[in-house]
Amino acid sequence: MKQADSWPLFETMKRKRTFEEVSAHIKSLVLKGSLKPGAKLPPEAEIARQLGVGRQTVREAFRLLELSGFVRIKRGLGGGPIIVDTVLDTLSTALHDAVTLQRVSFEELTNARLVVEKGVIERLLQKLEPSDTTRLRENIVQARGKLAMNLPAFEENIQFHILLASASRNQVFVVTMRAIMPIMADFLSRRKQTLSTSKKVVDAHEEILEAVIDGRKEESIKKLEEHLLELGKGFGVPSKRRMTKQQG
Amino acid sequence: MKQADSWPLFETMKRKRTFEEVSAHIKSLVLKGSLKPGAKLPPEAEIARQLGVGRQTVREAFRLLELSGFVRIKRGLGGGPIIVDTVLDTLSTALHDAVTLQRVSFEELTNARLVVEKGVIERLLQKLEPSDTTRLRENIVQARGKLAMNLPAFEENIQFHILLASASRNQVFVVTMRAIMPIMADFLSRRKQTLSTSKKVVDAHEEILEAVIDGRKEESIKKLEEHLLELGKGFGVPSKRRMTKQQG
DNA sequence: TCACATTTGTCCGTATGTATC
DNA sequence: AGATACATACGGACAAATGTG
Repeated sequence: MKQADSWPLFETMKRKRTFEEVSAHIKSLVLKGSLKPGAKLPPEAEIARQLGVGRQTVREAFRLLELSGFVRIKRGLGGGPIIVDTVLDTLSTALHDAVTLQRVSFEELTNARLVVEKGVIERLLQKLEPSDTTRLRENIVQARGKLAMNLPAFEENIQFHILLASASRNQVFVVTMRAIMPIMADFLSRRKQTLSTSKKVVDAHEEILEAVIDGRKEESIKKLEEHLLELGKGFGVPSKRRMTKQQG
Repeated sequence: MKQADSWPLFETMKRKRTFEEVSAHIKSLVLKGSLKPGAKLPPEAEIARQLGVGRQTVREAFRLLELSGFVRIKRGLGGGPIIVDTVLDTLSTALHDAVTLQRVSFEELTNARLVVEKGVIERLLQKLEPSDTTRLRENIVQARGKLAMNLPAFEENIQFHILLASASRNQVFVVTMRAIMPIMADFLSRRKQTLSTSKKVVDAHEEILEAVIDGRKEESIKKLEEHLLELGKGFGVPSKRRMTKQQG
């Protein structure tokens, strides 16, 4: 595959690098369904032998497959490459990178969140399943538990919004929120977090959740807007301007 | 970095692989803005020397950076790693993979688009700038030009929605749409495209645009919904169910 | 607890392909 | 066309991690 096979007919074709071909080959097997999550691949050395390439080439191919979310590498005895499906995580980090690179402002982030989460809530009003209700209420309980121990419920409060998106059963929303929330958290972590602000957030979450469960549409959306605008205070997010009018 | 530095204090911490650390290091420089697109990095060997790691390690790090859209490798004399920004392509292929693996359906994609584009339009009603109006109208003109030559206006019709998002001045929307639209295009290209369908799309775009320019909110959103549902026909997107009710 | 086998992680040396001057 | 500088790919070696007896 290195010095051999100079194929005169297609000399003009951009010759893909060997590791890319190896990666594409395995990726196609996964996309085709021949390799399903849980499947165990032979060790690097064996794959290299079978494909007639060097071990380094196989390793670089696996770097691509790992980052794409198709493969996980386990070290040690009984280890090796395992087919997984973490493409949605890949998608989240890619979006995270894209948003970070564009240097979006907190205001843009808040506006985007508002649009997405309003969309999420509108769907939840029609089809919020009991299991989701349970998960969301558990989140509130855990948050209150932390507060009772005088600890801020930072992670729980982030997780609440991701759980909300998950309940919509739309992976695009889930991925978007999973990409956006860490950036929001990064912004928010720069100002002092008191227990009382953390408590206010949990209270707001609970109000939103109960309004959604009861199907009170206007109230749930109003609470959501108030909540996000409250968070935006001090970050240049206008709190007075009506950001989105519900009725024209 | 290999046999040295056994750091007894934090022995339990999951030690990241060296190539991951190298990748994360360079990535952070890009995200921080220290390295901007166009910047040329030293050759592999030099980087390896400077960081005190092997060349293969640097190579594997660059595989990650390449796939993430931060770096491009140029071969030959005067080549080497160059900082680029193709993160959005990465994002699109990741989304494409997710769709192919059926982790995201066309219906989810359409619903997400609807939510985002409705949010975009609501903002445009308040602050659509003349330059954006010009750009969008030019898009329509170009599309009609192609149709007049009996050519489908495929690219223009995709571009319309991205221009719409750009006009919102919210990078999160732009990034999202630029990730979604290539996938939509891929779906739609699988069914036969006639000139008349292409013309219908341009007509719909023009109607939406003029409604937005005139500030006719209900009409612009209604037209958008109709347009997207029309596109979704034959892909499992329900066209009768009210996907989002505007008033409760 | 202690070897031991397996597999990835990392390094080095070398040769070849490739683009530029 | 030849020289140069770089990535690409190979092979071999050892370290580190991980599971097993």
